[in-house]
Amino acid sequence: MGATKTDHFSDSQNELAILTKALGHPARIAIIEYLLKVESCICGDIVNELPLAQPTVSQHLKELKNAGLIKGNVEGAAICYCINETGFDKVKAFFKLVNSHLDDKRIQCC
Amino acid sequence: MGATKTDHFSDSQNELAILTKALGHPARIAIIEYLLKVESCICGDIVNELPLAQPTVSQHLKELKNAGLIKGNVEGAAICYCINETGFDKVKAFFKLVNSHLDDKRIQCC
DNA sequence: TTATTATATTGCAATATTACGATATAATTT
DNA sequence: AAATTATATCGTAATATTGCAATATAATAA
Repeated sequence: MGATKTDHFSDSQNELAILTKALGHPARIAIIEYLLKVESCICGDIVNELPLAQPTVSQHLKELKNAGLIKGNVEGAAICYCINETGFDKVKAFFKLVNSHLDDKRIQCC
Repeated sequence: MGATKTDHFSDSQNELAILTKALGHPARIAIIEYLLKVESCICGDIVNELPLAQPTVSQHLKELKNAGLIKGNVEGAAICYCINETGFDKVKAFFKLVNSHLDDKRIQCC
């Protein structure tokens, strides 16, 4: 095997896993942090910012876009990227759930 | 290639990526959700809950534990698992940063 | 001591990810 | 139109992940 058994989990579990998986790489964390700082930029700016080749950055941007964490807008020959709040809202909703379970009770088995 | 170039990113970026990567699988999301619900349980309970074989569940638990998202406590022949708040606090800190960047300004390039 | 119970580890096949050179596409400039 | 600029896609090698059967380990019970 090697393929995730997505059909055995709920839609919301699969959707959340797609979002967190997209965040599960330091290059993509760096891209998100950079986009938060500069608000919006073109792919070339990120290539200059990261220690990765242009095709690699392009691939990471594609994954973040597919997951729904960023948006890309054609602007002449370039493409302008920015944060997609919709995706982040979904992840934040999960951590709201985590908080509501942990805030009041101090759960410790060890 | 195929190996992530972790040495080219900051410690905090790598650490956060380890945490989000661990959350990037529906089975591990399901385990976290279950642990939040029952507060603590043994591995066998999760095996009964998920559509995965015991070694597979054990492996997912190991990854969550290595990332710092859960704790395991030996309790006789069994091991009692529960949420590790420290790990979640680190992820929550990142989303606090995201919020602080997005809350006031409505960033949209498209 | 010999089961039994609970979990971890090993080994391996199938699949996915990461990274990048080479190349394609598409808009702009000269 | 030809060159330039900006990004995406293709192809591929190296590596990582997923899943599980078989087996090992470790504590408890009979």
